[in-house]
Amino acid sequence: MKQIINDLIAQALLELAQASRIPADLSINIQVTPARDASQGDYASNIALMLAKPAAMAPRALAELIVDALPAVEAIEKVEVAGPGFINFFVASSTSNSVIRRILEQGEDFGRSELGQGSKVQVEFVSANPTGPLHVGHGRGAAFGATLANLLSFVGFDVQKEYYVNDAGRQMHILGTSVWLRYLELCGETIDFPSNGYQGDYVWDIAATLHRENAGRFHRPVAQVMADVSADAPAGDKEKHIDDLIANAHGLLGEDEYSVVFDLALVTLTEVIRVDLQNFGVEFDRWFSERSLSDEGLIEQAIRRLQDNGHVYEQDGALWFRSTNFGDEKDRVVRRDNGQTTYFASDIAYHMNKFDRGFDTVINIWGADHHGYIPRVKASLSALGYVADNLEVQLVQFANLFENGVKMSMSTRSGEFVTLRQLREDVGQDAARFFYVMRKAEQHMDFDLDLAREQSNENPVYYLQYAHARICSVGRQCIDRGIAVPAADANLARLDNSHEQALVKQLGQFHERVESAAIRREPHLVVNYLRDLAHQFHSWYNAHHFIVDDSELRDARLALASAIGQVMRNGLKLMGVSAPEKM
RNA sequence: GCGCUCGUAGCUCAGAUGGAUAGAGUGUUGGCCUCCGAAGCCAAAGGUCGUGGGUUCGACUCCCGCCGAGCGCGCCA
Repeated sequence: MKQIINDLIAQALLELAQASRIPADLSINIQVTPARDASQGDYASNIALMLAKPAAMAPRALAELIVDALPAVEAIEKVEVAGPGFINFFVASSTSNSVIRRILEQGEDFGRSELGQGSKVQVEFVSANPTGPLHVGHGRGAAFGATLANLLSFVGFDVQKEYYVNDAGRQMHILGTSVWLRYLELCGETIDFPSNGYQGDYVWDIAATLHRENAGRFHRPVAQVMADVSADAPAGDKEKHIDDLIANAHGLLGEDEYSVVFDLALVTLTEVIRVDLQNFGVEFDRWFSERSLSDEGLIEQAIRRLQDNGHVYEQDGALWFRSTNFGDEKDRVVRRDNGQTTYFASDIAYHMNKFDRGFDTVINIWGADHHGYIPRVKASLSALGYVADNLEVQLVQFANLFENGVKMSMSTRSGEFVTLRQLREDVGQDAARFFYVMRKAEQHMDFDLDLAREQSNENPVYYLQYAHARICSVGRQCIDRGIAVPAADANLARLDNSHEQALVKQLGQFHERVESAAIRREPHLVVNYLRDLAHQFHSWYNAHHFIVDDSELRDARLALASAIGQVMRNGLKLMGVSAPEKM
């Protein structure tokens, strides 16, 4: 419809230019937007306002001129000039009503489009270190990423969802050593647990498994474990302390035995995370191991490519990537003076690998604390010869968690955090998923746990679900009264009150809204849309009865109600929220 | 100090490429079920869109300064 109006205006302008009523050399960018108010019709264009100055004419006069030159079309009932010079288009109701038929015919496919044309997109998200269960801070990225992936897929992109498992870093060694120390305690040793170790209960659980299945196989005397270990905080350096412990773990156990402990921790927690996400309605197509990068020589390959391209130099015994040549604020080390490659080197290899896998667009969803990391990753892609703009980083702000009015800590290290699982059990799957995508990702967000728990009935998600349940209830009423389920052949011309016209208009904008949400990477646009739709429905419901004696009117209203229910289902599904038939 | 993301109603937040009278939810106040589900509807009240400039026919939106918040500035991951 928008395109039709666009073309009409273009034709009118062309005609006016040929008739020399307006200058012929105007640069024209026609904008047609859905009108905000019914009195302003269905669509509006500001073209006259934009062209007034270059055409040296009064906006309203120009608007009148354009309106007079507009070709008549059946779909457009009326055109008006309003306000400072807007042109408002009133779509013929028979044309807008037809969306109801399309919805009923297409069902769950209504809203799909071919916008993406099968373009390959990878969405990488969550990717939390497997050093503990997911907490509520991870939930936002999980919900956002999953919804964005759904949206992209819905509008025709070929989407792959990936989780990058950081299974190679120091954090994982701290975890492995934490498990081992707890295991030693289970063996009867008395240990001053390192302040920088992982203190959560799940570490005990893994240690218990280790002890149950292996008895004293990894037992070493505490005197050896603590040998040559520097002091812990507060007297000493907690980082140095834990690193010494890790070194002793390697030395005392030997690499093979150490890796048994390490791998148990890794596998257990990765599985915990996978199950948590699955229960949260988030599934990944691939779990990509950081370790596999070095195992397959990709890190060396990436560094070599940077070297070959002349973007690497040596200094102070380390190997540096000259990222400043590509807009980064300083150069970055890729190989330390001790010969080990850095986490950044892994990331270079990882992103190289992503594009080598043929993705047209790669979307990383990162916590806002990683924003400083973006320039160097993009720099590395440019240096390797890729188009850095094909990597998009969507930052997701933290959700501050409040309980009893107090901001809560969310430290995985200290073990003090609310897990995603607890949140889901507290407020329910739907409310949790909905809450996370309600707000724009870049918006800082406060999450009041008390409110979510105690007043969950007032969560906006129920507002949408209730609209759906009500529609289903009407359907049940029809069955009870022996009224046939409304067919798409109802006389939709009977939908003539203002509520109905507003609803039809809203339904007609679903496609556009979904596409816009996908392209802009803003799932909350769909949330807003559904909330508006639900409001319009509830309003209508209160003002008019559907099951009336006039069967023609009744069928028309039932058709509209079914269509609303269908769109509500489709929209909620994108967000991973259920559309219950009863509540 | 530099950089990123922000600042909209008492509170939590929307305001799609700059448009017409800045909107929801929640909270407050007052109405609406002999009739399809009151987890709903209708109405009232509530705003200097952080602040000061600039661009524009037009700015919550774009540009600059300032104030304030969160985060980031390792041969950590």
